[in-house]
Amino acid sequence: MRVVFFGSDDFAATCLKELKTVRVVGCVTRPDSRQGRGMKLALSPIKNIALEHDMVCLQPFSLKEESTVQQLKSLQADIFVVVAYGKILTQAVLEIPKMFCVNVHGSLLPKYRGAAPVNWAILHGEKETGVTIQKMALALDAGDIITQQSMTIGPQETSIQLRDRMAQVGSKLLVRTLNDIDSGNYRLTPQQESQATDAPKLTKEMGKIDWGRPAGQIYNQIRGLQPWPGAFTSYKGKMLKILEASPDASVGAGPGSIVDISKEGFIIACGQGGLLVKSVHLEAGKVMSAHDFLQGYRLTLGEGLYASIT
RNA sequence: CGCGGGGUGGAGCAGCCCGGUAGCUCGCCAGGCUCAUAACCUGGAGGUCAUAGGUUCAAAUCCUGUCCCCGCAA
Repeated sequence: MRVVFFGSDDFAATCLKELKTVRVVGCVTRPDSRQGRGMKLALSPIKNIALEHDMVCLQPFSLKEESTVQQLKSLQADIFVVVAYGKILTQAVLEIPKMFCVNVHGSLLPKYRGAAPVNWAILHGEKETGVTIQKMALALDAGDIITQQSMTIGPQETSIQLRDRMAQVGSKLLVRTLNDIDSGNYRLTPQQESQATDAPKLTKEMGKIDWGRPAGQIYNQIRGLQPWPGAFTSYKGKMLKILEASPDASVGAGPGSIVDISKEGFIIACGQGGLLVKSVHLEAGKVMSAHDFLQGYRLTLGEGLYASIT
């Protein structure tokens, strides 16, 4: 079975590496772009793997162009595997492989369709999620389900950790599923449209902490928005990201103000309960424990932190 | 050459603009007190102020090059 792999990030890279026993005849990933500090040229992890293995690697700017479609056709794939590629496949592309296109998605579809399923699951305080392998349809993440595996979300787990675990689980599921498809041993289950929910792309704005919300929700925001955009507030005009915290049933003072300081960190009042901040990252500074932060930036009880960064 | 912040005893910061004996909080060591509150009090060890040059009577502080770290933006 000839497979062409579409993907662009680490999650995809984990999957591609796992496909050792599968015949991958080419990769498709996002174009190299200038990004990061100093606008350096960044290759996607998939391209790096392709280079190592001397594999065909296409990096089309658009899948709509006829030349791209022709190139993809020339690979004569039986199946396209798409994992966190970053572009939506057109109907013309979906029809290229002899069989069909499969996609590894980080949620139990039809829940959390879209770009950021892992983050949204944590933001909503879900205790369970999973990985779905679907036969791709034109509508985003609305294809028939081939296999699915559920996973529990740890109460303190962050989106980075969950995503990492999911890559492990998902990549293995992918290999098994591809083998099953190859031997014709699979079934397609249509999604229940009525159960569908969306997990759209994250925005910077979502990271801004509104201290008026309940501590539990802010806690989910901190766990679910990693590594980007992170949950942040403002301290002396600078952005202060809160990396680690835990909800605390402390009495509510004015939301956003410091109600307690201890060796563990400092507690900020929320709309309901408080949040014990354990680890922070001040703009331009390094990640540090709340304790270290308190040494250099002496917070005082009653002082307020507000998300006034725009 | 995308924009910007930063590298000061083990940790986090101040000092730099207006050059002239390196300061604060924590930690550590010794001792005291004995504690609701980041416990408190006394004493102590510990720093090539990232690095290479330059200016100067004198540089953490001014100038130039280099290395490293971080945020934004994408």
